[in-house]
Amino acid sequence: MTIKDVAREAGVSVATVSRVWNEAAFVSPETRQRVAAVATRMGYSPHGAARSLITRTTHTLGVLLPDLYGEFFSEIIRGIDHTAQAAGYHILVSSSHDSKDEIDAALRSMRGRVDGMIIMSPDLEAQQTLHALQGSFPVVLLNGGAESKAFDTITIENHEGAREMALHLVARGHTRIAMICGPRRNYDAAERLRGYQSALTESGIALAESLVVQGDFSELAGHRAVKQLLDLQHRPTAIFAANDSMAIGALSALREAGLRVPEDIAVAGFDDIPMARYMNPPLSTVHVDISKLGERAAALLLSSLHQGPRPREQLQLSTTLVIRSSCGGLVR
Amino acid sequence: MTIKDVAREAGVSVATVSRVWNEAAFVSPETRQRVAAVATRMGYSPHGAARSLITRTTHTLGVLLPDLYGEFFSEIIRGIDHTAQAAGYHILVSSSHDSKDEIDAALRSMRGRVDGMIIMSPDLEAQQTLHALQGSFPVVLLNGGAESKAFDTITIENHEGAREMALHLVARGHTRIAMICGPRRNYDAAERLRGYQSALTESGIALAESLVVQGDFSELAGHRAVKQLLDLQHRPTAIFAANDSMAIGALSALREAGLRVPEDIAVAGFDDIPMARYMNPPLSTVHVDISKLGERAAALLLSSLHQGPRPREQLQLSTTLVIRSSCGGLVR
DNA sequence: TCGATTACTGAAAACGATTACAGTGCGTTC
DNA sequence: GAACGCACTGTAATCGTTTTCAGTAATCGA
Repeated sequence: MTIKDVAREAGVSVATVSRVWNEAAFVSPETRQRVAAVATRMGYSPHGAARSLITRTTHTLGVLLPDLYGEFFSEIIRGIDHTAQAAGYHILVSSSHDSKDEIDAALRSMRGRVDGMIIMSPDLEAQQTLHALQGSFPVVLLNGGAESKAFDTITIENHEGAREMALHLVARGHTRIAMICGPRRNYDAAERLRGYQSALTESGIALAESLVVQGDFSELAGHRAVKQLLDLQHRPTAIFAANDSMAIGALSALREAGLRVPEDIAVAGFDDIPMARYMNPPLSTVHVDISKLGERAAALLLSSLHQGPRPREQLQLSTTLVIRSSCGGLVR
Repeated sequence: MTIKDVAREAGVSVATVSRVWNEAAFVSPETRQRVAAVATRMGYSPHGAARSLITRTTHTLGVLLPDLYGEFFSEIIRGIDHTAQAAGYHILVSSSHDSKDEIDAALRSMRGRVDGMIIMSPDLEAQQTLHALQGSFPVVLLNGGAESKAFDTITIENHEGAREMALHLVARGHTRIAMICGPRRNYDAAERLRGYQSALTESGIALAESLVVQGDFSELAGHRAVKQLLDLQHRPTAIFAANDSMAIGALSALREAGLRVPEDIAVAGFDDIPMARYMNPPLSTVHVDISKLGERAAALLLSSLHQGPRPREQLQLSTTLVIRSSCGGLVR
């Protein structure tokens, strides 16, 4: 079922069928109608590959994601897909790429299948790989630590958000504040840790290494981290997790240990995933509009696809403190 | 940067480059090595569209999803992507399609871009649309209510799982068991409701209409439903939500109302999303291996892609009861 | 030594669309 | 009435691959 079949059946040339299909000018109303009818009757739809070979456009956005969990992942995709769909684009997703090599391979295999790419690669090492494809075709970097002005980038105000939350905990009187941080070599994680450290330092609180526990953004990691923290001689009075999933894991571990939140120990997270407000107690966290992050990325990519070359943009998505009860509520 | 450039640079014909790239037979070691070196140096990678035009295969699976939320969505995609990637396939995702027309449009625009499709369309109305594309190309239906043996299908044991959970609640002595059900016209939701009804009926408990509240699978819906249930003259002593998100919303509403779970009222969910175990109290639920659902779907599609025509398969993914403390624990 | 076989390589024909260019009638204008 | 422009339609080139087929050396067996 190709354009030729339709042309033969309708008694016209393939050029005319193509013109009818693409609603190009200069086709007589009668011809147009007849061809359209035949095409519909035969259930014709053009072959995507053939089309993109000649038009040099695929109407598809490539999306490269790391090994993300839970609602962060789904919200990001939702945002991207929503914006892409509205513009008549598809999204080609490839997830769970963490290492440099995997990203490399995925990038290569997407050539000729997408018009541009949204790449989220918080892994600091992978930055070099990206550097190599500079300018070769449209790319938007999502939360890539890259200072590189060579790309359009969107990042979260990680440092500022984490700093504010830590300052809030300090304002509530906490001085022994633990941090469950994210994976090593992860840009977001590093920035959030830095924000926490800034806040403590500027509040005149000494940084204690024992209070910083390594995590990997999963609930389980939060759960484990708490066990480790509770073994300390001087237990912390507040725990700040680098994302909500770990904060939720932390809450459950504290409950198991018979501690009350926030009376015995305060807890805060980061991201404000939809589920955070439904926790017991409702989780205080740093709000990030995750789906907007995806929307913005898609919009940015689409705009550079349509407008051609233009100065690179570096967007920062702001965060807001969401104080619920897991950290004891507002400062009086 | 096309195959021609590489050919010229290496001093061979395009045919030879193609043969080297695809590791076809009959290329002398020296030529092979020289061409490979040139290709790598030039950073060549074949143009996907051109390739799929001639090979008539895209190495891409289409994935059509409804407006799914949270972890269910991400786990399904994870499962599909994982399996697809392992087989060298990409996935073209399009989500948030609920109405018949949207599905129609999405299907059309994906033709010629994918080798086959995984379609999740729990909306009962959309079934007709699907019926139309019977046999036209490989499709796997995910949780589509379709009895149609015309497709490969994978479904969850919704009825059985819901029935078991309801029976468990009965066994714990509950007789006023409320159900927060899913969207009307949603296949999974309907089956889970049916399972709940079966359990009550076979236990000799009369069905009360006031105890069945409409939801839409979101936390907010669960939250609202509980408010409605608490306004009843005879409050239920147990609440069974058709998915975990609503159960979590229910938990938070109950807490706000000052009720203890499970002492005052028992709560159960369905799906066992990763977060369920970390709730306070940990959520009793019906376990579904969501990512396996995705994996199986992808595997099924890949197999019909490779093996050619074969009898349709109808898989059912079994569920298991996961009793945590939100419903009061195990039956003594 | 000669034909046959083998191992490799290249020329060219697909694949299915879009589109520049070249007609072909037909009505208008001077 | 010839020249021209206009509206429409068809021919053919093109995109970047794969793959068939044919061609060319080198090797082998007789």
